[in-house]
Amino acid sequence: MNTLTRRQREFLQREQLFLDAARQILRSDGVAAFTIDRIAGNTEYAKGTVYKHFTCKEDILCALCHESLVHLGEAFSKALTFPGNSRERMMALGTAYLQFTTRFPEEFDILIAVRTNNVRQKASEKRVEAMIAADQGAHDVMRSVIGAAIAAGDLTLPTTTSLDEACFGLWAMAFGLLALAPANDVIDSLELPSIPIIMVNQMNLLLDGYGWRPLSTEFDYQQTFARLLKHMETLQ
Amino acid sequence: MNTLTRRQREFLQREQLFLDAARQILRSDGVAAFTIDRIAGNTEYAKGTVYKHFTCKEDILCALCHESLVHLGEAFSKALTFPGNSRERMMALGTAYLQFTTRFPEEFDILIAVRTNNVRQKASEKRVEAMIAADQGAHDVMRSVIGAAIAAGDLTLPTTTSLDEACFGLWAMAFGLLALAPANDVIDSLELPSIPIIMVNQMNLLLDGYGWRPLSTEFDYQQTFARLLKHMETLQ
DNA sequence: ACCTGAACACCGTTCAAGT
DNA sequence: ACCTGAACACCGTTCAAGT
Repeated sequence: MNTLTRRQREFLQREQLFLDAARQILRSDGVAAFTIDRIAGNTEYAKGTVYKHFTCKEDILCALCHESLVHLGEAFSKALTFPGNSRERMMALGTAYLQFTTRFPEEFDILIAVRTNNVRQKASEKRVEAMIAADQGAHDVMRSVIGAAIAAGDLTLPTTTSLDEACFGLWAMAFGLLALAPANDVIDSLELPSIPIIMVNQMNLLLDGYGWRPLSTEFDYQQTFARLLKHMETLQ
Repeated sequence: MNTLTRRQREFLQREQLFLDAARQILRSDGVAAFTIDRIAGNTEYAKGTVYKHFTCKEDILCALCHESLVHLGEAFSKALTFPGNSRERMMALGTAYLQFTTRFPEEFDILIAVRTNNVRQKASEKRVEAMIAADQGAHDVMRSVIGAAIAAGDLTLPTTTSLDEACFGLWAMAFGLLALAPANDVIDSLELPSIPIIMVNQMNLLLDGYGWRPLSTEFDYQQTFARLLKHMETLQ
């Protein structure tokens, strides 16, 4: 089954060591403290050795994002243990995303930064592709929920809208809300409720736009959200 | 009227010089070439002089974003010369945003990067606040369109949704689509139409969710979009 | 009072030398 | 064959010296 040599296994193990160290530095001391020196120091390897694994710093960022996206995909899958109708299950994904970004703000920060052309151009093609694949993995979970809704008859997409497009639209809305949220938190000139409430409200409106039944006018999704938060705690 | 001394005016003029140089470097050579050295060199000032204006590099980024957001706000205002119903005018804003990001991808890149906590913490409070104010300026244009729609009876927001929240939701959707778009362009595994088409479709669905009349089922917004693109050309 | 640019600190990246 | 870390290049930031 295991076709890798010991050498190869050890190499992969060390790579994981570097990535774990990198993530830990990021979480505890932020992006500013995120240097190759620290990664090497914390793992007791030389700087040069880090470059045996990654072509450049941006490559490490992409590798971290790859893992973060895998984690997010797993969180999505876990969130689907929540019992409910198809639309409540979509809300479960939104809640998992919200929770991920609030629990790991630094990781969400690099998920944002990695959208930049600058980062994507510097990183190796290999890493960027792996990252995109992990992104797809999380998308797939979302796609399955949309597919189930269609199968259950809760959702009928307009003929002009493919399942992939609906998935992308929902993802973009969630990403946009979460990426713009912190900045708007600060502004008191705006009459805005807390981010979770905005998220629920806006998701409801968008899903109403899709005609995803039961509509928000026919069902109490605020209560679903409250139940979701409780359910998520039990998962952790 | 002019309460500034010559000194102060010259100082502001030089600041503008630096910002113009910075923007030009960004547009022509990208984020990677964006260094204090080049800004100083291109303007024939010393590096130290740049620091008389900006506390750090991130401060310059925020100043650039400030300007970009002002430009975007102006583009929004111009877009409102488009004649049409209230919802078509909201589409005009979306089209202006789309056009801005495609015309100036590097500037949109820093608008994304500036969302990161890292940048906001390093930049001076003054710049960040000015940037947020410019953001509000663009929001205000959008708010006026939503307000007009309500006044015209085309839109009735749910009691749970404030005008500010609706504005934020629309903004987030547009930002999310445009920020995530380039990455998804690459993937052929997804069945996605071009970004403009996605944008129109998703905006239609969201606005349908708001119940903004005429609904996309009652009106040909594809045709509106085509007309919008032509109208925008005449503005330039 | 203001500008300068040499000097400094830091960090990403490389590669000759060592094991 | 692989790891090391000194050395290099680059760049953001500061500040003593100059005008």
